[in-house]
Amino acid sequence: MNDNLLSLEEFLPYRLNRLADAVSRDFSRLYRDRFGLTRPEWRLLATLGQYGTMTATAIGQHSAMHKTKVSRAVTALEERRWLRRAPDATDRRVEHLTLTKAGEDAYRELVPLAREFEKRILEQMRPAEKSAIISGLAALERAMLQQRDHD
Amino acid sequence: MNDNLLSLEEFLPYRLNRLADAVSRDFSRLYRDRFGLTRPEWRLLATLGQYGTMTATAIGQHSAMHKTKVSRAVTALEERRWLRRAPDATDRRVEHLTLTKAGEDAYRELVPLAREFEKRILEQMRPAEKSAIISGLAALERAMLQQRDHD
DNA sequence: CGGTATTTGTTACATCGGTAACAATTGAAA
DNA sequence: TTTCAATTGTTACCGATGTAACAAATACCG
Repeated sequence: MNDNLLSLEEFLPYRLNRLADAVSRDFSRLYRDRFGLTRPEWRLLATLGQYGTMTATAIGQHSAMHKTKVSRAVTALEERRWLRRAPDATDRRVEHLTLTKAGEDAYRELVPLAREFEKRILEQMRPAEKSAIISGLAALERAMLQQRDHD
Repeated sequence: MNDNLLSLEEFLPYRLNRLADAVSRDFSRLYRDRFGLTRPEWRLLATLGQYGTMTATAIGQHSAMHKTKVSRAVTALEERRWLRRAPDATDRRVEHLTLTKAGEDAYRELVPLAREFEKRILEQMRPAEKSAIISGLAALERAMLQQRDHD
């Protein structure tokens, strides 16, 4: 319509942020109410739950968290006795992080809640809409990666 | 695959957040480098630029910002002389916010940058992928609204 | 080797953000 | 009216977060 104005409702960064905020806010209630976890702590738990053992740097790269967030989340989960640090055999800067039994228990309790949360949202959508959002996000993820590369 | 594990790469809240973070971080460089604006301040500017005059509450609802964020952004833009407050004729709690000339100038300078930013991302995608993300986000927005309603 | 650069992770500092409390005003109910 | 509830917007407080500086260890390069 008007070239002088920007329609926020159609502007991709705005739409993405609004949605991510809303979804994240709803979802965070699950792990916050049940365990008092913060979002970085939940991400750390979910990443270690899925992958077993990882280093802090690897977790940061994989889950797109700043290293200070990772560091603080590691400290927090360690104090809960939900993860333990193991030294690397050859590189003494590195620590390999693994969930303890208690951490795995919490993870196992949260996974079905996460699944159900996602299911409740997707249930509101028709099959074609579901495919659209799933493949659309994948395409956008690729686009953002290419964007970065050619800088 | 494994029912005991959650695949973060396919988990909707996680994908949304990762993407929104990446997009928002790149985009924020535009208004941060040029004007030193924060994200709430940019949103306030963009909302008033598009809609003309609004109250703080209306801005918060429309742009999904907490009222304290709006309040602080209003103070910041007012100190820059980018917006002015006008009293309501009948309700003395309410203030109508409008961009000043300087605020409109900044808005007009930022709109093309925002458009170009979005264009650069969408250029990396094929037409079918663009439609997928655009309609997929719309469907997800609807789904989230319905979600809220039946709580 | 020796010296510099890079990597890994932590922490001090400043800023940002939400919760809750608040003052001022308006609405609603009796 | 009078009183209590709800709305609008601001602010104090505290927790969360990124930047930058840092120590320790390792990699690289002459």
